Amino acid sequence: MSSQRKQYPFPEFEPKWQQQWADTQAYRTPNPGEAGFDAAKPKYYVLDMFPYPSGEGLHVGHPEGYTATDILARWHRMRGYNVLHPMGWDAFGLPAEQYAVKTGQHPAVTTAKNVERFKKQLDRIGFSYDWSREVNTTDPDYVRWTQWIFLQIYNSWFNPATNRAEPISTYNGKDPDSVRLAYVAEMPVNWCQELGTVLANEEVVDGKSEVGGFPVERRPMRQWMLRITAFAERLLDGLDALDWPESIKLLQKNWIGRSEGAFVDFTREGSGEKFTVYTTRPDTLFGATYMVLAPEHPLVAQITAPEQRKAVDDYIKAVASKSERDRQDASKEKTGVFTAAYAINPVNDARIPVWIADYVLTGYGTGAIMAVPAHDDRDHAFAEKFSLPIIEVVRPPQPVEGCFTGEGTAVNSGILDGLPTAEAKNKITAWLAERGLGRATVQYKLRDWLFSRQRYWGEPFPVVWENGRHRAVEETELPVRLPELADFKPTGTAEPPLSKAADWVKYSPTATRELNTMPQWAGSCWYYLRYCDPKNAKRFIGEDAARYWLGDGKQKPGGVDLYVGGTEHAVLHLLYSRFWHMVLHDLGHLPTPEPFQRLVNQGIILGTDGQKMSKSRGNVVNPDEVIDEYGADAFRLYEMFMGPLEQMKPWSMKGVEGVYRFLARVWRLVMTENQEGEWQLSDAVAEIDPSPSQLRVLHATIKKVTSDLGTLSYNTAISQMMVCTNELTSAEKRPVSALRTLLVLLSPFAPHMAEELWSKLGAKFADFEGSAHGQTWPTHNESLLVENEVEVVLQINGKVRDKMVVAKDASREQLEAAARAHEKFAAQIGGKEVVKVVAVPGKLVNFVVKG
RNA sequence: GCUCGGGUGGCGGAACUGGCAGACGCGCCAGACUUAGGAUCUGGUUCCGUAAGGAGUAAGGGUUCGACUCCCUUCCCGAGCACCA
Repeated sequence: MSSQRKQYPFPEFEPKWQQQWADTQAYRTPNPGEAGFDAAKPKYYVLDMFPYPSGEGLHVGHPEGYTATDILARWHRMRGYNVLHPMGWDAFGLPAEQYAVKTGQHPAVTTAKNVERFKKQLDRIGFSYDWSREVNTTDPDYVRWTQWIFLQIYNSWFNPATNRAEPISTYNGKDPDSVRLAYVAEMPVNWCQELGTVLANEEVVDGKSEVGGFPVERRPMRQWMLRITAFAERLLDGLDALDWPESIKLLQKNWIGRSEGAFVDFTREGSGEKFTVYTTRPDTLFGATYMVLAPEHPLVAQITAPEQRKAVDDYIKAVASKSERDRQDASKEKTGVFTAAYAINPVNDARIPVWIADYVLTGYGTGAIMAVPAHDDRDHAFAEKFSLPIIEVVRPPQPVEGCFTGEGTAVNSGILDGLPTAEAKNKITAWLAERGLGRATVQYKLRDWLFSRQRYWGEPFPVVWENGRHRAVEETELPVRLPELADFKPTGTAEPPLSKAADWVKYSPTATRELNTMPQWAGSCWYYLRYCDPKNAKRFIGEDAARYWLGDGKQKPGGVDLYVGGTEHAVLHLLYSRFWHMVLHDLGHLPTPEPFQRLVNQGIILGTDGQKMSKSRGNVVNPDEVIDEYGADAFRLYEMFMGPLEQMKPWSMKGVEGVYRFLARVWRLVMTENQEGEWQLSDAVAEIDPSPSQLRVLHATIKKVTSDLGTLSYNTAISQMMVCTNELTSAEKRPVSALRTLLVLLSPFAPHMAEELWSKLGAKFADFEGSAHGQTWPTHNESLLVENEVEVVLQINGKVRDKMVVAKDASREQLEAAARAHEKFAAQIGGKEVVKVVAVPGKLVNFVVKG
């Protein structure tokens, strides 16, 4: 099949143009201050989510977003923008390290090999990246600045008074280490013995490691944390001004998980210890019939009565051995143990039992709750199981079955009786505050970011330990390079692999290096900044470059103008990036408050079987094979023609053939085969004026393609170009001016063919100077679109009965008269009584008749 | 369970602000050219019906002169979150 003759000679001209673009650095974009920079032009920063260069190479899902952004980049260049369109590599990560463990090859070696392969594959597709800006997160020059940014975070704190990150020097407290945005804490983590590392929650699936499927257990370990929770409110508020899909904003909102409620202090009967609980329903306080502490709550050991000690200890042990997933399964039956302690409810002095149960989580609120079984599903289930009392304190507006958790009217609640829920909340919160028994508060589900990994292939922390305390290394020591290691294998203990590099570990006679490395997110948190100024040796991004490419942040949040990538990064990557960006902005290093103004998610491309592509299913489509067969332009065009960018859709080789045929028709508009089977300029191309209908289609195409590019509706833009091509194909003589315009429109989509035909036409006709992609984007002439006569629909009771042609500006009255004069249509109305006539000029006439 | 998306021909998908449902492409059918066609070109192609005509955008109801589009109910598919008090 591949030996079959191609319908147009893309195997020759596609590599030719790619070579020429590379040789002439056609897509190099100068920075402010550099030769060739035109300050008068507006900027457009269009960004792809950079790939992890895996050993598998590209599959057809990668280039979907890349093609979309490439078309936009090319389009904006033609519209007079300075376009920043870069690419790079997110090259740290577990797979490279595991491969290294298996083969003994250094991950840097395999990474370099994979990068080369990815780059070659991308170049075959004809993307207009400015490769002079390529970044690689594992490059020491890049790692230097990742570490530098970490130090900015380490050396700052969140000042609640200003609601901003500030240098740690502005903190007046005793222990700066307790407020740093990067801090060390003992945390329960996902430990995978087999992989010898902690894993992020999202790397754990069904209690097993996503990579390899090894068991994962919870164990407390000393870890580096980043204080992202301090920014919860700003991360939430900032979303409003971003042009992101509402669904993604919602995901982030849910992840941040803001809730309003109150802290309420209960006291232990007798000894008087304070149990502070968090509740979103302080109005139900009178219905609290017991309390529950998380098993890990610090007061548990202290309050447990001797007769219950064994049961409590056994329960705590059992909970600790459970995986996080087992514990958090909401559908399982409730478990818990009575501590034999009692607490006093501050509003009515009721004496209620204190239990421990694993349905109360230690990391949220205060790790303790008041249980209101009448109005909370979980408390209800627990109370039923352990036969605890249930007291109704909220009357539903309408009678309901089972546990009522909605809003209603307070009952059995003393001073609150008769109040609707919202008022009851306010009243009781104020009542508690007056007496020093509670206060209103806001809580977030968001947790601080676990930032350390026990891996080799990541950025070392620029931190050393001395006398049990951590401190930053000098900036002049950056980058802190990874030591050469012959053996990357896990140590089999919690000790990171870097511990094996004895010389490296020993920083000074009294100090040792931090042995953990940063997670893969670190490099991807700020790569979009480095692209702006990739060679800057003095700063992570130069001020002029930042101000130009990101904007001043005054009109809009600014940053990257368009960011395209998959939904898998909807929460973590995008949230982490926003967090780092905010800190750097607060500290005065960046002009804009947000990194990404507009975000678009491309949908997943499924295999030809409609299933998700995977090696095990054997349905992975490799772009190289498609390009061998149909060429890069057809590949690009099909990726965009499949359907809406954001939608999930299956791959179809027949579909590729369809756009391939379209491109072949475009080719034959200009070229024809001679007797010897060689392609030559067609005689049908002539310097004649386009016909009115050709002109109309051409300008309709300019209009549609332009507006569709604005909304990323590539599929309909392409279909309009097909319409235009079909119109020109059917003509005996093809006006060269129309072909010229079509090629300009086509050039962002199918750049090789546009360029090739442009140069072929240029050999004979004037007005083909330079290159197709160097042309100014055309504008349509609206007056050419309007026709003098339009077809309007004739309806009876909203049903189409006939059609007629009238002058385009016919009035309502004229339309009605014309309809009545329309013989066939008038006959259908017959003698029926016309109740009403609706006439919409240019569209239709509708007769509403009786009977 | 909760929260978002989404259900349109044989298939991928079009349809502006409520105004001719099915653009464009695939597939299929017929024809032309041809030694040949899995190349190309031309025409057709939602369904039922020979036709006139009728039905039709997951199902049912509503608003409207008019609904794929707006409202209500139900079903199905996809994604995310999942004991967050």
